[in-house]
Amino acid sequence: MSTIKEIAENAGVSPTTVANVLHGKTKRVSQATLEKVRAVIEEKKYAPNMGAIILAGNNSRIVGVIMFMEPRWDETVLEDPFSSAILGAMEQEIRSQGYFFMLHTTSDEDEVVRLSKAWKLAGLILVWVPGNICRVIKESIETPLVFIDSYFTDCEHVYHNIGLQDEQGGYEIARYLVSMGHTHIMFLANDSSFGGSDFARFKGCQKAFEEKGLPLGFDCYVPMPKDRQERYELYKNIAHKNSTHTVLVFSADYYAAEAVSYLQDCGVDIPGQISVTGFDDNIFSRLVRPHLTTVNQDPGEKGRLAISMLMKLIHNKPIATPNIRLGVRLEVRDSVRKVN
Amino acid sequence: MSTIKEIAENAGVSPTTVANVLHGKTKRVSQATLEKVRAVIEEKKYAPNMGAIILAGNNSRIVGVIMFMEPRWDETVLEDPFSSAILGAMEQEIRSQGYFFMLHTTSDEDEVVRLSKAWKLAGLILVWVPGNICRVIKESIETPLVFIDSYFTDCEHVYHNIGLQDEQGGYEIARYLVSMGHTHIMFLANDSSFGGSDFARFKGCQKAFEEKGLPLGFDCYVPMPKDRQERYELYKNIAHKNSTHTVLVFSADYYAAEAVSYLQDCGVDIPGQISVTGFDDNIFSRLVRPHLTTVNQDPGEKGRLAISMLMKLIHNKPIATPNIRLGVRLEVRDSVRKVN
DNA sequence: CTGTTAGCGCATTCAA
DNA sequence: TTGAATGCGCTAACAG
Repeated sequence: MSTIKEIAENAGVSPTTVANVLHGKTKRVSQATLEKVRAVIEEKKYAPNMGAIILAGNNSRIVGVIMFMEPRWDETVLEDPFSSAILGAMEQEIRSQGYFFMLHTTSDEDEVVRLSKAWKLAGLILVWVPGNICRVIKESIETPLVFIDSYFTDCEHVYHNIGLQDEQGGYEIARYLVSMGHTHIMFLANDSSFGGSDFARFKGCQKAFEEKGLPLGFDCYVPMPKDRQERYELYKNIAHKNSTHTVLVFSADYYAAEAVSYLQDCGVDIPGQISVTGFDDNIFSRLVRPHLTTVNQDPGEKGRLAISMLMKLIHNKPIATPNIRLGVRLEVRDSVRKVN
Repeated sequence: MSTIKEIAENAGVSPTTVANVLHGKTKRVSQATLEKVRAVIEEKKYAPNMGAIILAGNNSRIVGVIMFMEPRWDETVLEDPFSSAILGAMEQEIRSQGYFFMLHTTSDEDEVVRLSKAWKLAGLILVWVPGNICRVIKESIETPLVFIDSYFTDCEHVYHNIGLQDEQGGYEIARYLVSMGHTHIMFLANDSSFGGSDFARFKGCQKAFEEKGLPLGFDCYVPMPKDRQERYELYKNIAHKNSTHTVLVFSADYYAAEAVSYLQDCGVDIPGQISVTGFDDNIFSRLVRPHLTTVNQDPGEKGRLAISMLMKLIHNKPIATPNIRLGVRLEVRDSVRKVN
């Protein structure tokens, strides 16, 4: 609607002067004109045309947030408070720094590249990127890039990433389980995550078991179906089957809570018949009873750190640690029984 | 990077021809050049500069999604799966129609207007807008506008809105409670919502009570604190105080589940000592035990309908019902006890 | 301190 | 069927 030119005419000055006021270069403007121009800007409710800004300056002040997920996800992915907390925190940070938040989900690296070019993105946050794709993206674009919870197949230190001590988390859970007498576990996690967070957590479990001379093979790693009904089937089979495992180790409180609730509805006693652990320490772990033994992490902090690092990248400020792994904390509650 | 001009040079044609190919106006281009141009576009990984498109055409293909919330919200607002489901559904719809998704939270109507102007938004989805602000926004901008879960103080039919039969939901819950012998309830909901969804639900309760000759005053309407610890205090006071109400009616499963879990930790028997009801019928209602008696709604459907309506508005297609109120369904489970 | 100007990449209109 | 020209609103460099 109202343009710099119009504001200039209304204020009786040149467009450049208006631009100077807009950009806070007040040294170059006399006090009188400054006030007059500001008044007109306010009165006309001037809002810059971002299209023109992009075209002229090659920068959009848009931060793209791209969440990698399979094409056939049901809505549970975003229903997990983990996603919500990260998104909420990032939206707040991005906005408070005067940037804009563009959200996108995909599983296609080309789409990332196109998005970045088309919008001249100021920065890009990439969540849950499969290891083999990270390199492609990084090499295809020059946009500042911060990954969240991504694992890399090549040299880690070229990437900026906010992650978690996933392996340590798995290790602590498993060490605790062993100390409670458990020797056979079933690890339930996302399928496509070999190489991702869930796999690191599994490796942590392996480490703890190996330290005690116990074996833990990949056959214990059970991928979770995306469909809820299918998960219910799985839970039922797992609990009813006369198998050797005494505990279900979930890679998310969401699924752990779902399983606990469903199994209880089926008459299964938890932890009497079978123990359960979660991961995240979010509201779900405190909602079910018994309360879940789980691993604490702070997803909001992840989001804030990611934006903070991205802003440093955008403004060419030095970054002490390019690959941060936030700490974890075992939270012992009531969902694990002592055996033997 | 690569521009139409560059593509044209590489293909040995004029920029106009490239533009025609890009816009699918294939009638105006010979088969041979069409293929050649397409090949170059593919090879150079051409992506249009959206800044230029905005500047030239005054439209950005961005759909803005603005969630109204108090400045001092803690992260629970987005942690509620209700928000996540709506957002997830909208992101999917917007993307699949070739549009872009810009997310923003605010409580300031001026920000909405500025955002719309600055980005030449193709459309705007506004969630939870206070009644008095709707009119201001509608009159300040020409952008196609669809509200979600908003209530209007003036004539409803000028707005496009996807809502819920909130009053009916409250009515059904209350009628059920009365049938179970309850005569004194406490209604716990968001504070600032007088005039909003939660208030409509309360009015539904009032209606059901009045039909039975029972009074239900505003003193039963208890606003929920934003801070979790404060909510805990509230729950404790409510349950321990020797008061007359026999049931806590929550306007969200999230809070109902939180209360059930917390009160149980305090040794309160539910529904033995006090009954509880929720609203939403989401995962929380099935996670706690007893399972919550609640009112079912489908937030994903809300999101999809909102985008669908917005697209009709954008493309000037006729809209049968500008103000849709999705249906509700009472879901009786185990959190309400029969009294007397 | 203030004004002028070129050019960013695209859509669109008109001309060939 | 294709080419050339204009202008969208802003930035940045330069001129006064």
